[in-house]
Amino acid sequence: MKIAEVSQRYGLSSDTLRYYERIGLLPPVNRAESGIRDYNDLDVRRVEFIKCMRSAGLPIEVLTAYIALVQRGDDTIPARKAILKEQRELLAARMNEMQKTLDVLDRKIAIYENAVLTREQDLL
Amino acid sequence: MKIAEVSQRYGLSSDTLRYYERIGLLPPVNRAESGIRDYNDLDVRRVEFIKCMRSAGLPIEVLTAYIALVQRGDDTIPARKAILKEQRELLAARMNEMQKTLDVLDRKIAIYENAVLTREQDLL
DNA sequence: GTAGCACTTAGAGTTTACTCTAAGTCAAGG
DNA sequence: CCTTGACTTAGAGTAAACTCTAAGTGCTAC
Repeated sequence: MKIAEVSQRYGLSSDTLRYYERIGLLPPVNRAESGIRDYNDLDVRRVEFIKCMRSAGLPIEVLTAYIALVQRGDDTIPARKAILKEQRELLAARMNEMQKTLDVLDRKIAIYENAVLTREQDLL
Repeated sequence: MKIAEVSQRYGLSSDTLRYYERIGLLPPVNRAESGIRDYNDLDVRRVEFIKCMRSAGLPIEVLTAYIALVQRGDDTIPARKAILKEQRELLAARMNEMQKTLDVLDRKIAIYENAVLTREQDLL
């Protein structure tokens, strides 16, 4: 699977995919003999995981550390679990903040709906 | 109310408060005769609004445009409503993404809980 | 076999949102 | 009065995550 296909499938630019690999977030991707990237199943699953985590705002640094632990084997399972648990709590906290903001927005929009109605009545 | 108090009350640094004012996100704040900022009630309410919206990731550019519209009077109510509605939808979409990621994290954590248990049993 | 498009790298540039620095002014306590 | 700590400005610097550029290589279609 070439980079353009992975790019399209996960909505990450080819530049971004190469960038992730260059900085060590995505471990070295499989290559064809010519040197062109040919993402295998494991590569693609990693991209999918990264895409998912990044879309929720988890920092590249944390994900890099996590994936490095996965590569180091089963001894690192407690450390990995700790990372995921921490990130899970941070994410839940961010969502909580966002829910409050969503509520504020909904209240303000409702007020504007009324204001617009009032204005419309004024204009008639 | 001086800048340090506003800073503490809303968890924004004094630098950030001055920055918001400098770039035109926060309209010019009330000043004491000496030139020192003395946030009045309206200033503080604006800070609270900005803090709330920023904490959910709404871009400064959008908030600046919105607050400028508020300053321009009631004629801008439909435009303001449109901004808030759009941002509300974008925020809801981000939260949706995050919920999916949260679910993935929870599944992975559950798997690790089992793995850790298994390892513990292995070690006994 | 050559045009043209996708691929490669290294490295520079961009965006967003701060955050810090330097040099100076103000206000309260001793 | 003078020190000390909070305040002021303009402008430079930083962090995170891309995104673009240039120069070159590989694959496919005519």
